[in-house]
Amino acid sequence: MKPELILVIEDDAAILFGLRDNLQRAGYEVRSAGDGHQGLELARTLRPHLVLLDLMLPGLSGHEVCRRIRVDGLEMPVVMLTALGEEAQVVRGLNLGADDYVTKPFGIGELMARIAALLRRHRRVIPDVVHIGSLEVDRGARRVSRKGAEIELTPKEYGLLEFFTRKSGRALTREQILDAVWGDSAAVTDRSVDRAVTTLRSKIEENPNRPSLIQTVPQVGYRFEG
Amino acid sequence: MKPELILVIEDDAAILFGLRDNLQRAGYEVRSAGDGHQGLELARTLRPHLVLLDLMLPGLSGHEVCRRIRVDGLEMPVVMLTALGEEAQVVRGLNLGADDYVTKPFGIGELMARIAALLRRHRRVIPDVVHIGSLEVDRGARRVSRKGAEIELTPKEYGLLEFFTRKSGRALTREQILDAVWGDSAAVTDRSVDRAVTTLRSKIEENPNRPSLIQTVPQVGYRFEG
DNA sequence: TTTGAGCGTCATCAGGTGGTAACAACGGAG
DNA sequence: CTCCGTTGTTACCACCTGATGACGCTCAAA
Repeated sequence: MKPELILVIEDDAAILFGLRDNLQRAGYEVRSAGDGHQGLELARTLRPHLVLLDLMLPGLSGHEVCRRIRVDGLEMPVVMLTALGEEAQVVRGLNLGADDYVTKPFGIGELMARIAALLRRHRRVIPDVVHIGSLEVDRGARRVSRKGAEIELTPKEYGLLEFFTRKSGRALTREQILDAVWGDSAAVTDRSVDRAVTTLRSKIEENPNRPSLIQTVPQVGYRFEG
Repeated sequence: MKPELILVIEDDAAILFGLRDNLQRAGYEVRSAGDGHQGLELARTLRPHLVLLDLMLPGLSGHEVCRRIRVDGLEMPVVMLTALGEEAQVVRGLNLGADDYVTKPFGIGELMARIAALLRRHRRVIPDVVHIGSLEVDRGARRVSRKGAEIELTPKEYGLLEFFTRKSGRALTREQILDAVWGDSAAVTDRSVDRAVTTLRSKIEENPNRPSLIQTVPQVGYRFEG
């Protein structure tokens, strides 16, 4: 069997070395990055089976890396490494799509057990192309079409639609949507979500006046019908 | 807020008390057992959404409880509570089907975060849908239907129904209902509860004149029959 | 520098929501 | 049987929410 590839994004060289050593000893293939930007880039190009992600990073924060990984439609498990006392951060990270976290200093045995468990659990396959009615969303190609005709979406529109496809069938609050699609950078009103939904509807709904794909959930937010 | 049921299997009364307190404060419903046999029995009958399981138990060991839960085909997440230095046991536990573990003494915040994460992840697979007679309430999608036909509820009506499903079988005062559904913000008469109940009945009762789901409790308030 | 796309904000508007009030129905006490 | 407090029901309408067009800011490309 081909060894599983793990990407470690960690700026502390000592910790990185220890991790690499242990992971390789356990039979994994390891790649690493020392800052957020490089890490995100490698996650995109290497498509590792799992990402070990330090929260405190130069460049992009761990949160931002995690969010962008999900925005890009990458579905591998993400384990966050946090220092003691960063518990509040952890909850946010889990909301952004992280699967687990480990608090430094950690026992290497514990970490290895968690990694093994996540990889085992994750061996279900997630399709790259999603069909909703006559709509086709190709996450790999980042392309949307209906009956063969491509629909041009702006980056934000696509990000929103991609998020919807991942949470399809569930009622989503505007806050959840903002957090996942806009990220922490933006100081943005939740009216912006409304606006983005309107324009997205105008492009992907057969009849934008009576939306069938994106339902409004009054007082809450929206629900995508998968 | 979610009405999820958590089963705690723990023989140390002090720890049990603390867990129960914190879990309830976080909005979970809690049941507990003091030994392995009783715990397994409750897991089978109550079908909780998540099990907190001490490793060292009188009667059946935690490992054995975990194994038998999986043998019975129960799929809820299991979190093991282990003492320091039981790391070797942990790997065994994970192999037996546990989803996570926490080492005592643990930070309560960390434990709560893990629990929340597991429940969230698990909901993806198994939607939390409640059936009451022919009525179906999908809390994730925020949707209500009977025999496949969707029932359109206004936000307030849905909130009221959702609250009822969480407190089903108990008589609720109008004040309790106002508190939970309207929140402290609103300066509202308790006649508003009556009115909301009436409209809700007209939508979800088979025969609104002889309500079977929402019973009036004279001088007190209402009771939802689950 | 110009230009244009993307996107966040604002103002406006339509429609829905839900609180109040007013009255009817009910039921228990005396 | 009558009275009175409680609950059911309906009508009304003030207020809020979400949809949408317009505007302007920013950034990158030409």
